[in-house]
Amino acid sequence: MSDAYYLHLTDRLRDLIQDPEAFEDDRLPSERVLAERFHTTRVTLRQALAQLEGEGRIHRSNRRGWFVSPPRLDYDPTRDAGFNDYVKAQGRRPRTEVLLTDIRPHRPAAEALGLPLDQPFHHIRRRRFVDDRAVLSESLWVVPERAPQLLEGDFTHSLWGQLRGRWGLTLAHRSLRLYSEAIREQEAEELGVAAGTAGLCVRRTILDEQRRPVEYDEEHWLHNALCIAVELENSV
Amino acid sequence: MSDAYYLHLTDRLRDLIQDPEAFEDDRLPSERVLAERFHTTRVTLRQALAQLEGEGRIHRSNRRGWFVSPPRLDYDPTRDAGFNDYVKAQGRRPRTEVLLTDIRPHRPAAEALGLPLDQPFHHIRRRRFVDDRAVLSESLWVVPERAPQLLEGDFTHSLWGQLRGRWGLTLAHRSLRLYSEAIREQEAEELGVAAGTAGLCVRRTILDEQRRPVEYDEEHWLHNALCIAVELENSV
DNA sequence: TAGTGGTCTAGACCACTCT
DNA sequence: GAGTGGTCTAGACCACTAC
Repeated sequence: MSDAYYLHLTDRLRDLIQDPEAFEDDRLPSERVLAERFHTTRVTLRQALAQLEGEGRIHRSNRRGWFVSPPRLDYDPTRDAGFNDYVKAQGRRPRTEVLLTDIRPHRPAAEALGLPLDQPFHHIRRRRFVDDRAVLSESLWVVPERAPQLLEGDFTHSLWGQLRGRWGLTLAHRSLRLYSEAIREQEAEELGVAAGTAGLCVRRTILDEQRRPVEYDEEHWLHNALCIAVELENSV
Repeated sequence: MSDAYYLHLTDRLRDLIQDPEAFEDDRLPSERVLAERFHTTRVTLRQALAQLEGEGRIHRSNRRGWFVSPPRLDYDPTRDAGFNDYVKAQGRRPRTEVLLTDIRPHRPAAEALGLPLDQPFHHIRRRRFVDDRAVLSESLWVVPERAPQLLEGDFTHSLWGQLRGRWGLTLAHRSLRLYSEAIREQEAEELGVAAGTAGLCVRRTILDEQRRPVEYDEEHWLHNALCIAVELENSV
């Protein structure tokens, strides 16, 4: 159908990328070098790079350059395997940074959990890395009554694990919403990418066995960093 | 942080779009007209449009123009509500076109279902519309032993419903994989968009109660057409 | 300070859609 | 045939990173 030169370029770059020995550090040569090598302009070359970025094969770190993307991480948002656990289980290196903890109301959380809009929450914001690449920025809002003294804990590990272990909560009713998005300024900065980069947003609302509101969270992932994988038994 | 002109343009266009009376047909003025109106070039203007496209606010129909995108469709891939049903339930108008039915082996289906690579499947390919916009291209591969004479049926309606109703199958074990992608040539053509457009791919593998392979399918959605919404009870 | 990607200009021609 | 988006050229300057 289309024989645009940038699509041809895309194919050739894709081949290049698939050779694991092609570049050091998984870093691509600069746009100017590539443009010259392929006898075209930076604009056209960048169209090809953008295409590969959409395919999830390469990504950029703001103004540092283009890099070959590692395989996607498998992630099951319906389970609480704990980020550190499932990243390690896939042979990757996890890291978590807690950016902020405080207590404050949050309208979307209140709405999702069916609480008054001025309801204060325990709020935790963190950034998570796979092999030293920041791939996820997330915020969690926990109903204080369900987990008093929560904020005195350590949040570099699984929150759900703590809710179960320290407060005996069962996270019985889970509602998930998941959609593609353009990453906003704040999250983009935290992830070291340009605002508007393609992302995947996962929002969860959790109630316990008595349908009491427990937690609401929002995850912003780099779109090419993950593959959502869910296993379900019975009940259609 | 950034005060690029195209981001300012993005803001102004976003405002314009949010006025439901701004354009007829939800169609934006042409790129040349907009570029002139905002005293810039088409290149810069297109950056702003691409931004809004990433946000899911507008979309293009190949060479026809830019359009304001309708709200996303809520979709639960773990259930078989039937496309027609859940689209109607959200006040939208569904339509399904069957593009192809045949019998043939398919390697990804065979691998996912744990069958020999030369295993033939009943194959159905269809395209689905919401309010006359093609939003989904999908292929389904069904194990013939589970549903003989399947291909004599009508596929403009729910396949899972038929598997349950006509063959008494329970779709007990469902494995889902879900990731962002760039839409490939064939699907792009079927959806009337440019190859490389952002998409969301949903792949499902279904076994029955005795863990016998039943079905494998692949859905390619326009990324801004849907919001995955899943409700889960118990068992973490 | 050199090099990178990010942004932008002012054009051009082409393939396709619409009527 | 007129108008649309799709592709492309050949430059330029800027903000930021890495050294």
